[in-house]
Parts: sequence; structure tokens; C-alpha cells
Amino acid sequence: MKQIQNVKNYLTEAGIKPSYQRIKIFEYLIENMNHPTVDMIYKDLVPYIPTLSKTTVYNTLKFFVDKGITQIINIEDNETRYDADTSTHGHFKCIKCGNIYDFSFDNKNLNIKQIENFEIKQIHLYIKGICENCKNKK
Amino acid sequence: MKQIQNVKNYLTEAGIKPSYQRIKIFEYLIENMNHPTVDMIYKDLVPYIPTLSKTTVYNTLKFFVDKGITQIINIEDNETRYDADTSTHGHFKCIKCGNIYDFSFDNKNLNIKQIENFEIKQIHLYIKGICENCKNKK
DNA sequence: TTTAAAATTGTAATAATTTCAAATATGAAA
DNA sequence: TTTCATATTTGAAATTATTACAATTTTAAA
Repeated sequence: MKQIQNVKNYLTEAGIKPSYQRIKIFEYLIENMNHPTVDMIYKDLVPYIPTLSKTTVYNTLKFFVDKGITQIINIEDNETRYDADTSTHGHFKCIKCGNIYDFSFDNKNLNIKQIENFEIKQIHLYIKGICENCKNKK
Repeated sequence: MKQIQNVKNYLTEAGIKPSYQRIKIFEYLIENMNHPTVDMIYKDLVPYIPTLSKTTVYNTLKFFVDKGITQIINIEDNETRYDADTSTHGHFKCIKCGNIYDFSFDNKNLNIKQIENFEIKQIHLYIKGICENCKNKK
């Protein structure tokens, strides 16, 4: 993912008025590349923004997604996660430690059948398994 | 997906006692390849099984997943869907009509970096866009 | 049959998300 | 500046999805 120098400018260029909350939430997303849930974002930011409302986190993330600077990650059915890296890349979730790892992949030679004339907007690739760390722990 | 001749036998072979509800729910999954949600399954089956409880649908699907004869599909964050085809295949969701289409793909030449020594258990590929039908409707 | 275990059910509890109206902040125009 | 309209944030309540759990029913073996 390309480096973002200035969050305020980045938001403005995306057509988002850079309010304090929006800046903090987006900074959180790019600093913690752990694909956080709404709850994680809220819990981690409230100490610094005591007035923060969880509704604001929901609103803001939805807005970011609409504006195309954040993507939703649905690896698990009980947790919606968010990623400020909107480029096409894969996510690996370790079923032992729960960590989520980014990875890149070629989507050119997937050799997809059946949907040849469909218009593709987004590609999501999720892999579940055991990460190297947890494999070695045994 | 391979044809299942006899649901009762299929469940038994998977180590699942073939109760009436389980048979009906699994039959529903393989007859309606529309990747239903719990609610769809419940609403459609209740007329035929008036005593059916939504908890049973949840329990049963979780059991199917544990036993490996059903997989969870998380394309959208607000709807957990289920698929009796547990082979690795992709899902395309049309953002216009909401239909979900199955497709096959090669996972051999994804050329995945970063997670080379990880143990892969499941691969999920989700694509969103506009299906041929909806493209032509314009 | 009797009985123990398994499966189903309905209710209540929990968790995630949305709705909505009130409060606050912002920024342009006077 | 002050005023005003608009955008944003907030908190409470409502909604929805899911889980927990105890009671009931079913099943199948003894």
C-alpha cells in the first residue's frame, strides 16, 4: 500500500471533510494495520477522544467505504473488519492465534469460468489456516 | 459439485444422525443453490415443518459446518450464507440484483507471496460487480 | 417397555448495527 | 465578529442476528 504522508490532505482529496474524529479514525486505520473491528477502534480511541461515540465510528467507516478509501473485510461471520488499503490483496487469518496477514496475489491467471461477461468491481481473497508462528509453536 | 443421490446416506456417512430436520435443511441447501441465510431457510421450511425452531436451523448449520459438509460464505457483512458445496470455488455477488453466482477458478497459479510457509485450510474468493443480466438491462 | 442419550424447541440474553432526534461544530455571508 | 445554514457528532432507543440454556421431545439400545 502506498504511503500516506498527510491524512488531512488525503481525506480532502477523497472528498471528505477532515474533521478531528475522521482524521483520528483514519490515522488509526493506517497505523494499526491489524484490520480492526469497530469495537477495537472505539476502545482504542476513546481514551484520547473521550466524547467519541460508537455511532461516529460506524458512520465514519461507512463514509470512508462509500468514498472508496477503506474496504470491508468479511473473513469471519461475526466480525466486520476494516482496511485502509483498498488495493486488491489477500487476507490470511490464522485459526490458532487469530492474526490476520496481508498478502499479494496475481488475479490475472485465475482463469475464471462462468462469469466471463460480468463486470468485476472488487475481488476479495480470504485464506484460513495456520500461520508459520503457530505451526512452529507445536 | 458432485451429485448427492441420497441425503440420508450422505449425512450418515458424514457422521451425522439423519433426523427429519437435518434432512430437510440439507435438502434445502442442495435444492436451492442460492446460498441461503438462516432466515431464508427458516422461512421457507416452517410451512412444511411447523414446529421448526430457528435455533434448530442455527444448531444444524453449525453442526454441518463442523462436520465439513457445509461452508459459510461471508460476502456481505450483514448476512451469513451457507453452501452445501464445500469444494473450493468462487462466489460472485451482483451489486444490482443481489444474486450470487458460483464460479470455478485455478488456485494453483495465484503466485501468493508473504504466506509461503503457512498451512492453508480454506480458500475463499469473492467477487462483487454487475452480472451479465443486469448489465444488459440498462 | 424402560431408560439414557441425543436432538429439538422456545425463551431469554447477548452482541452488532441502525435509526433518529438533539446537540455541537463549522464555515460562509453579512 | 456575529449570524445563520449546514454538516457532523452524539447518545439513546430500536432493530437484527446470534447464542445460551433449560425444558421438552425423540430416538434407539437394553
